[in-house]
Amino acid sequence: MDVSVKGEYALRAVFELSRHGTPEPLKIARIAERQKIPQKFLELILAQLKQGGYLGSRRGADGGYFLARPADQITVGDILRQVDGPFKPSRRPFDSEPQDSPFPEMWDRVERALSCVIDRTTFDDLVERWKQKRSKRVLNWQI
Amino acid sequence: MDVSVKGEYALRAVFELSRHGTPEPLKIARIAERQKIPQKFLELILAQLKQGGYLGSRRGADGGYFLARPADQITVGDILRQVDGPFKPSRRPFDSEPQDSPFPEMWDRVERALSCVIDRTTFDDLVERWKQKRSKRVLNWQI
DNA sequence: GCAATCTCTAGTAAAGTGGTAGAGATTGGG
DNA sequence: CCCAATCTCTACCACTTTACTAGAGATTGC
Repeated sequence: MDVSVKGEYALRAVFELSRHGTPEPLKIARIAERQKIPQKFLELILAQLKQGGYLGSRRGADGGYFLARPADQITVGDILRQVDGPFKPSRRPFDSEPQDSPFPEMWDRVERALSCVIDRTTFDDLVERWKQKRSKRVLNWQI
Repeated sequence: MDVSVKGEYALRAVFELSRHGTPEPLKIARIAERQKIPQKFLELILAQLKQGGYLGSRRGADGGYFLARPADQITVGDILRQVDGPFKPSRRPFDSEPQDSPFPEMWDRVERALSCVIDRTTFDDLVERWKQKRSKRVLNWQI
């Protein structure tokens, strides 16, 4: 019941691309460096995200990755499901479980509660919150 | 981001004990049979739940396991955390993550959303819901 | 053409998952 | 007091997943 390191890397990479803002591609090496992610591992993750339609890329000199759609149309849930597979709190209905089990209903509640957060948080939201936090810090620092 | 089979087994076992109701111990073999759980695996799980203070046991003929406290004082979250370890959506703060990351806050939201379900659902609730579902089914069946 | 970049296929060590095996400790009943 | 039924404890194991690493190949910009 946790998120894989791969999932976190994916989130951080997409956040980095969202923060970047411009349609200019960002190099894998740059993302890896800024987010402290092993580069060769990140390559696989980014390819998978491109495969899912969330990112685009360009090869060659001045190549790199970029968002395939606006940051307010990519959610945390999208990315997590793309790299870690569909979120399934239980193989439901559990094959060997008696038909009148109280668990499927509970797993539905869990899934809905989770969805309320991860499927409604876009990378645009994350960048906004990050900007606010940073500006507050700078403010305090100047006083 | 899913629940282990072990976690589900643990939930089903505690549900079985809660449904049983009486302070009479229930044998491992009986729980295994009724919930279709491999017996030797279940033994380990029950020992772990006893270790956590959720169950008690008695050896010998007429031995078995029983709830160590009332079913309305054991939550789904208790059991899941006991067998699957503490729920950690992220090693927070991520060591190599820049200090002003937007993720810790989001993981907090996730954790709170999840907690609203699993830490507020007691096994008494589950038994109640199960009884209601069953009575409805019987009603339909008689019409 | 050449250097910088993404892309594709493989491999791999370590940990986690989902069990199984078997001997030992306790208890209740006769 | 002995025996059978039960929990308990330690060990083992096959398989999968995780978190990477390696290296050659395909594109692109200059």
